[in-house]
Amino acid sequence: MSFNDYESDFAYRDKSIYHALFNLHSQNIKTKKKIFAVNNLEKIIKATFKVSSRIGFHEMSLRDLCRETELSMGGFYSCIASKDVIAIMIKDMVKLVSGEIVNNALRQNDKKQAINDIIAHSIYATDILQPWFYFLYFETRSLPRDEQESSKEIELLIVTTLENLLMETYRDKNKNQHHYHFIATMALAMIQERYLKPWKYKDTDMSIEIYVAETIKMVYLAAGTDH
Amino acid sequence: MSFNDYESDFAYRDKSIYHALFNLHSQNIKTKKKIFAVNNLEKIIKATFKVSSRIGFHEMSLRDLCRETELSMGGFYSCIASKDVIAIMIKDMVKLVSGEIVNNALRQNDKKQAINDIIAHSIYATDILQPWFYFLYFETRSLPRDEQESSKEIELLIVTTLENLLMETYRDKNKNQHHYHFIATMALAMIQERYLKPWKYKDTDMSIEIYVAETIKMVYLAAGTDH
DNA sequence: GTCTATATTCGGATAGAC
DNA sequence: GTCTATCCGAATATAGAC
Repeated sequence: MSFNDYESDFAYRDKSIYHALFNLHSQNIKTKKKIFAVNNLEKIIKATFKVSSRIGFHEMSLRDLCRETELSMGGFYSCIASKDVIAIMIKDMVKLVSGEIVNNALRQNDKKQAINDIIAHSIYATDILQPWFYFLYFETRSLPRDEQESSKEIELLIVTTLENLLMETYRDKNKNQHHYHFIATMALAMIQERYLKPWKYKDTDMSIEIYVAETIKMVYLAAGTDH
Repeated sequence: MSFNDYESDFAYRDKSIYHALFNLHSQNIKTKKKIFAVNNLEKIIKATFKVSSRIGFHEMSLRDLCRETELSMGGFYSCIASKDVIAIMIKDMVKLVSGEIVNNALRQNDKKQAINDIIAHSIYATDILQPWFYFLYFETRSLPRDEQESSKEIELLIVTTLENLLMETYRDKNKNQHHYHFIATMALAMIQERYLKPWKYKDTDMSIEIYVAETIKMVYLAAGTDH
């Protein structure tokens, strides 16, 4: 599936992700008027990405945020309960999307296709939602302590799913016990590499499809080789 | 070279790294009495790693730091000019060590050995100095703006050096233009994986030597294969 | 060189008018 | 629902005694 096809079917693009966010987090949003909330949520989240990617979430003051969103402090607090909630909302959104990628991939019977889908769709989705995934990676420590575990589980889910699929597909007594775990780790590292260092890929001619193809090729090369 | 051999020859272990740090940064250290400065530097840096790995550098107040070091605010400032200086010192130390790894590897004639050395010694050194490298990765944004570029150059140096060595060793017209860059990127991702997610490897039976061997194997597997 | 006490700024959050 | 003005605690940094 090409990136363009994936993107046009993707459920969390543009405005729609803020509707999903409102539905997911209505208990943390003071106003129940969806039209106001969604509009302000979009401003707040986008400004958070802009400012915190430069200086970090904690360093970003609410005054910075209000300058960027052109909201007043009152306008901000009438929408969102506290600064912490911004980070929690982003974490929950990323978790939702990641979970759907894994579930959709596992729904089919062909295990190799499931491996391909997890890798390709993860790279596609993290490209479309790059600021969301980037934020969560670097700001996990900004979350309240009881939310931090929830953040680590996201990446653990992808690694263990991949590892299991590889083992089921290639199970081979000649491979040592770490072999498939190492490959799954490498695959995740390559998925993260792209959304964590976007400046490397912005003006490059290495298209996202080539990046996906190289990653998948590397995985099968490693998995299919004697140890 | 085994990890134990590397570690016992390593120039920046234990107390000696704080002596090196004092020499590197004496202009930012108020007192000229080396014995006091080195002792306090060690306390301050270690406490910085402890607190900021949990909550982040900016969130760590100097009161937190002084509680942890058992220094007073006055004691802290009599040693170090400002909070920012802590982060800059760590960055410069990491840059020094990284530069030496690359230079030592390039000093020999055998290019394959140079590739092996860069990968193995990077993984060894980042294990010994894990908190230093971890801190720099996550706190680059906490550095003053003019120091941030300097931080990105560190990882760029390793990728481009590896990429060049791979191209010189394997140059092959059948490989596409991104091939060696992709492999070098993967190698760096695996180096970083280990020091960025230490909890994954603390209680595992995947020894550091196996990790190094798997990474090197993956690199040659990818480099030696037709595209 | 190290301490305590303090100056000063800035942060998150709220009250109350409109 | 949005704004302005304000509270209050916490941050960095310094002054001055010992």
